[in-house]
Amino acid sequence: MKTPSASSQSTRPPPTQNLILSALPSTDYQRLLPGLEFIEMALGHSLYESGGPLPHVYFPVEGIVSLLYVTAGGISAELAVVGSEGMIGVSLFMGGETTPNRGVVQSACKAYRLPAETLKAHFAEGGAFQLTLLKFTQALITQISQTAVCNLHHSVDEQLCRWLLLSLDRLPENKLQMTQELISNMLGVRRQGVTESAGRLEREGLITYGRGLITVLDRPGLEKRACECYTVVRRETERLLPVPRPGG
Amino acid sequence: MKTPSASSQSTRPPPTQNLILSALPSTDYQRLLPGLEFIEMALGHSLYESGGPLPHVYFPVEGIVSLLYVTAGGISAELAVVGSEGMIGVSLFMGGETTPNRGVVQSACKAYRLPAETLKAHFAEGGAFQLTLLKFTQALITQISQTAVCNLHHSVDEQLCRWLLLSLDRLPENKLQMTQELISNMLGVRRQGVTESAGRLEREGLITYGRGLITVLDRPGLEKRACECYTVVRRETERLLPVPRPGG
DNA sequence: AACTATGTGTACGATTTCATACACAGGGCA
DNA sequence: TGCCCTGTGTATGAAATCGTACACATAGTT
Repeated sequence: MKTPSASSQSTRPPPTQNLILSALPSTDYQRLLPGLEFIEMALGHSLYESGGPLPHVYFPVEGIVSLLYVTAGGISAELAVVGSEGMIGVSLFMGGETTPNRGVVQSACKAYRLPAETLKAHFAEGGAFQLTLLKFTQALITQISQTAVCNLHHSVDEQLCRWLLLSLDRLPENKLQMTQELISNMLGVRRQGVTESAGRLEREGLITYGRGLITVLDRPGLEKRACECYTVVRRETERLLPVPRPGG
Repeated sequence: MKTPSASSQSTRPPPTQNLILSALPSTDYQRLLPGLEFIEMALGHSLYESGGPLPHVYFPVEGIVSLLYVTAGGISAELAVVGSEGMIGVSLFMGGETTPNRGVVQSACKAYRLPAETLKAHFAEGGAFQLTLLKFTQALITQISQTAVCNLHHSVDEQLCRWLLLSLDRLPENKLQMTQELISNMLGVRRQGVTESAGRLEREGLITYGRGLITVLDRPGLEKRACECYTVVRRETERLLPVPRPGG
């Protein structure tokens, strides 16, 4: 009876929980609806592999998906995170069909998915759907760009703060279930680097840490401690996809 | 009378020198032609500023434009480079109207530019023009992503090789007019770091260096010395925009 | 020929991150 | 209770890069 996440065991949020789908005019939305398939995915689940096919695009309504790049040497780096504000699989309508990175579930994710062909057909009609998808793609470009800058100029401490905030924005609580090992893979640094940074943040009273569960105690403090990258990405995303987000 | 670049003083390459324009069906191209305005831009010229308006999009036919990000602290980093294979100003048709980075001429550039409204009108019609622009945008995303990974995991030596090769692909000769100071701004490292790397490459017989002029002696050697990032970006660009490029 | 601005080479300690190693702590299981 | 696995904390020296400083070379100017 003490299942930790029993509350969300069988909940199925409506597709409108996704920002892109909710932004559609009613007629567009109704036409899309029959093609949407609900799916739940656990941590670590891969939505697509580097260079592989994308049979579906995903519109998350809960949880987080990371866009990861894996180098030839097997080292990884996170390019961006996507939650209910976006979609996974932009390269389909961008005409590339595939893309050289991976989409991996970072936090238990519920999503609606749409067959590739259905998406492309709707996209080709132009209109609001196309415009929204393109705007989201630009927000994604901004996030990837900011990641590039952050990787180059900012300390692990700052990057960790940025990462925590980006994740927090996409989760209902102030808790993240995530080991330091996994975070280190996302940030592309050593596990010890994350341990040391997390320890500093804990000593500063910003977070508490315990066996794969991070609790954020002082969110404003975290924002002060983070680099500008977080704010830039957030502002640009809100500018491009301005919507009354309850959890915003 | 000894103007260094007198040879290209008044040459005006046709718009078809640009890969995107050349890929258009004849009818589309003919309709676009009246709106195209030829323009020459010197090193350092800024096509647009971070967050500023984009009155035109640019289709280079010669030279290189860098997409730069400038942090709040004034430090810069290059996100991508664009030559005659692409265009500058994707955020216009992506629906964002503006973008938080700068477009700066890295190597004397000749381009055709198109008013923003004309571009958006043509884009909205869909068809080959839209598809090509989107594919180029995806190639750009790949390049930015790869920059993010490269910044994170690869040495200055490797990054310098990658950067030289990316530039070389967009220039007619095996020479680059570029000071170490400028390169360091692009790569986001100290000027001394570039000096040391360039010195190593010179000792290995890959390049020669002299007061703002780099000559590449051993291109295959440079490719071996570079990280995988160069090849990934190049292959993906060629996959998305497959065209008989003379200078390819 | 002297001067100056620009571009390049070199040096130094400080800082950050890396690689490797190992100790400890909590939870599940026999 | 004892064991093992996972997750976390800590230590150490190596490597890369940084910040600062300065010397030198070349091209153009006076």
